[in-house]
Amino acid sequence: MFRALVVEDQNLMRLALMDQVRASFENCLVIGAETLELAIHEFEKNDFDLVVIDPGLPGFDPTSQADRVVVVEKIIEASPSAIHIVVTGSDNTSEAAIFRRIGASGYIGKTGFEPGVFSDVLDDISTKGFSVRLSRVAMTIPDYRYSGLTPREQEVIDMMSHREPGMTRKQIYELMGERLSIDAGSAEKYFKQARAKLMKHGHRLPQGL
Amino acid sequence: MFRALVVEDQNLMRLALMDQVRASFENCLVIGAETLELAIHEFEKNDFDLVVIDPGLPGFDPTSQADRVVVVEKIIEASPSAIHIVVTGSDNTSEAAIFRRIGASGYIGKTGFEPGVFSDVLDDISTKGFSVRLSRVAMTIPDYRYSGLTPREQEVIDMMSHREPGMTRKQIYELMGERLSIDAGSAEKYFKQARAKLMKHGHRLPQGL
DNA sequence: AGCGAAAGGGATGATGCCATCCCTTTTTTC
DNA sequence: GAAAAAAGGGATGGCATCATCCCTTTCGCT
Repeated sequence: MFRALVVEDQNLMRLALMDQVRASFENCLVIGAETLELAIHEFEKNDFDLVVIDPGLPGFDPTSQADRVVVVEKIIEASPSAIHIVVTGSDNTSEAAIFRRIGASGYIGKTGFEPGVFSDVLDDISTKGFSVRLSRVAMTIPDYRYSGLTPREQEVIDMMSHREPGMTRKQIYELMGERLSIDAGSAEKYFKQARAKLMKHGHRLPQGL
Repeated sequence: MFRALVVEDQNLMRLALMDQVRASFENCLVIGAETLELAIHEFEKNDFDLVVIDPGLPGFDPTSQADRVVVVEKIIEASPSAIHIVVTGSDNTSEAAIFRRIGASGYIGKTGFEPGVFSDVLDDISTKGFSVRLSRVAMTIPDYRYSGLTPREQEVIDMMSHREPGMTRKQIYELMGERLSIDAGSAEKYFKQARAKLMKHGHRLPQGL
């Protein structure tokens, strides 16, 4: 079984990252640690295949480059056999280079870290050895979460929201079908159902949805 | 239907916050915006009951107190009828006071923002008018996410992980039953099933789990 | 020895979601 | 105007989860 450890102090972000990792592997166990101490303690008990690190941890100065390097160094030293990916809110190319030099395999900015990029980063790492995804702001349409939607309906709404302009809906449905391993017709059905639910409750949807 | 808007630039965090809001209301629509522009645009189209704001947005300096205040001010002005809650990674009491003065109803630090505190904060606001939750580091046991667990099983594992020391398991089961509105025996069953799955895959669990 | 707590497993019906197939009507596009 | 795309709805079986009830065994404590 695949084992991963996520080291991040913000609870919601840690859980979100853990879910991202979990969604990227068939059979896996993901453990989350809030502090460096807790992470080191986990390394003493178990080996891990993958470690995700946010260098801004309690007890360290997140604005100090030296502190950030120390955090990542300590974790890499304590888990030499694992793949290490750094995830940070304040990302830049020079820091990416620094972490690469000390042994990290990936560097991802939190802004622009969309669900699903994790698999892409892992692919990059396995082929090229290193992967960088810097932050970018590229949102043209808001996100939607409606309590009346089923998980599947949420998924297709999300995919349609983030679609590239110039694609016909039919093409999107095909794409959804591929990604979810279902029939394109079913994807179409889910989307129409979902949108109908959203509109029923008096919300004016943006064009494109 | 209850309407909420979450303004936060980090994708995963925004989606996590949106899920927190969605989980706090029976029938609700939650919209997420990455930038101030997108948020303002949403205000022009719809009214909202609740707005969640991270003041560190693209185009502003997250370390500048003035910039942070401007962001929150603009949003409050654009949605005067809504309840406003500020969520930030770099939280402190003085900033909480500043945002309170300009009309925010809540102030939450990201570190220590556990799933479920949202409802508590909303309760505080409706009774006392204002609520502050500053960051704190209090994790003694790691988080667990295993791909083989059902959602229910995950929930009970999480609750057991965060239990107060000195409580008997039976009491925890009662508590789980209350929170999930199920029988305590069922909660016990779910937990034992979940733990069995975790241990089957060779992972040594920490004491207390 | 007795008792409660905990571990461990098996069987059950109800329910909601998944995925598919079917159909009609309206709008868009060439 | 014809054809394709899109909107909209209805019915279906299969299946995983939910929630409950049942049972036995082990351990720790008094």
